[in-house]
Amino acid sequence: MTYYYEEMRRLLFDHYDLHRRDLPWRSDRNAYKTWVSEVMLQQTRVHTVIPYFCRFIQQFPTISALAHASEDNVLKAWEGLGYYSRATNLQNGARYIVSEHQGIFPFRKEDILKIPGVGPYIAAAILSMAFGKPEPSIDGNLIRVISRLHALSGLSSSSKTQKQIAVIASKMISEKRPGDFNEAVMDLGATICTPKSPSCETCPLESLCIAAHEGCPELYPGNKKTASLQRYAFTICPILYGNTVYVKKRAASGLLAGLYEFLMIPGHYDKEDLITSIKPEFVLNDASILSIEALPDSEHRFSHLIWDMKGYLIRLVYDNDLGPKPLSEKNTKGLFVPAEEMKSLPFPTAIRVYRDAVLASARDLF
DNA sequence: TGTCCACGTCT
DNA sequence: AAGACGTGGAC
Repeated sequence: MTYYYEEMRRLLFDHYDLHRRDLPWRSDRNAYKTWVSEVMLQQTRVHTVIPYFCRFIQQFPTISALAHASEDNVLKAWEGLGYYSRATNLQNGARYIVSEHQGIFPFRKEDILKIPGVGPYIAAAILSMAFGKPEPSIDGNLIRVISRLHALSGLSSSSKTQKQIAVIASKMISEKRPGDFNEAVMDLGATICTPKSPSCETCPLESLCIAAHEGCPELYPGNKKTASLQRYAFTICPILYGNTVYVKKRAASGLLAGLYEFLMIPGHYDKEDLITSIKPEFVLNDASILSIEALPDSEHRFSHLIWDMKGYLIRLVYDNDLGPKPLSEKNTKGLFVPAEEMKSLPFPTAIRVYRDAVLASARDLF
């Protein structure tokens, strides 16, 4: 049995040493860069992460730099990457390391696991890659590879299968090259042992793989059911006063936490009844509406719901000369900022089309 | 078009 | 412990 895993590691490393992907976080490695890259790589593909990682490390080169940055700047660097609580957790983690560990990344497993946003997977990745500890990082790739090698038929979400996989992973991990082992499995899962139509003919582990010999590796691991997504209707109302636009920061938790948005009214409205529908939510005070311009309809699909959006660009004039101050939204506070300033604020991809329309429209004023 | 990836972490 | 949490690309 021991020989079986030795043989597996030899085959894996022979292939890895020839075909290893050259990725930005694999050169000049340290715990901080490993941490940042692994957080970005959660639920996100390598191709997407590369430019974000390079910019992020340039902007926040050290734990201390990240800890002392403003939250908006960190979210701005994350804009478009999704799962925004990863960004705030990362910064909270940096602040935690500064206060609890003098800014030095801890090397003990129990200390690493206390860092906000760091769970078993990222802890194992950092321990193995940055500190040379034999901890298997159990991610979707390793689960898929192991499920296929041993033709594990159970659903990968079941606790029994999870325990099986953890036991096998601890036997598979290389004591001598634990970080390379984890990276080799990730490369294998991303390029060869893919979820659909895997390339078994080029796989270094093909000779050991039961699923490949059965001829249907794509059946593993067992699939989970998919729920149908609920749709939510919104009317997106960017409000322009001169070249300033009304924006507000979303709540600190929940969907798109901490990002900026325009006035969003639940439901869909025609141009005609937009005013009356805004009234209950928005106090215009001394302002009058100069014009309402329809913006394109759009749809945005999240992991668990869909936004169905209509949009209107609303231009205001004021009856006095005091400017936009009197305008206030009930219960929440937003602010008017110069339209160009939106470029430095984090916006969700969902409403990017409306932000761009506002920018184009504000530019037309000059 | 719609489905899947996407076990990762937090609540 | 089950559901929340984005996005983009492959097919």
